[in-house]
Amino acid sequence: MKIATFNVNGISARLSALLRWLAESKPDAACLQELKAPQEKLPEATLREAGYGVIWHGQKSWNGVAMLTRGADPVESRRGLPGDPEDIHSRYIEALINGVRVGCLYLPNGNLAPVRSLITNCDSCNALTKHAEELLATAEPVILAGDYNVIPTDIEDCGGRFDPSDNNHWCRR
DNA sequence: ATGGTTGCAAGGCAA
Repeated sequence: MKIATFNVNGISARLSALLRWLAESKPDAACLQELKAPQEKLPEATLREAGYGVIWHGQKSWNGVAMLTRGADPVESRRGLPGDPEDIHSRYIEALINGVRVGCLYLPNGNLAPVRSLITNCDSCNALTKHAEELLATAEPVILAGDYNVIPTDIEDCGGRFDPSDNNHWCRR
């Protein structure tokens, strides 16, 4: 089984690229992040015409995750991580696909100060860890795929891109 | 060298 993950950064603007990628790569399952579309704006019919069943958790402007399965509908087992009732972000959706539990996640980046968002990367990591432990306690195979927003060092090498947490300066090594 | 891009959605914000 071929399982893929794709941060689409706006599914409306990225739809043609997504369809081309699906046709070329033919994943059995695909996890999408950053839909940046409200629930009613996901192009469900177009994706079904492309041969994929889909479940998704939309959100206006930001975040949003979806799971696609080729030739079938994903059997949804959860949306949202457990724990924080304040977490209204759409960042996790999970399905049972051919006997494999697949979680599609989009964790917050580490730049957001707590004052700007109740949902921090650490909060989400804690919720994810707790949920992952529960999944691992089951007998079934588990895959947690997506955008973890984790870097290997304290200083992010943004590849020349703008770092919004750095007072409008270039981020440098 | 004090800058730059993209997407959402309709101005500013997030990444």
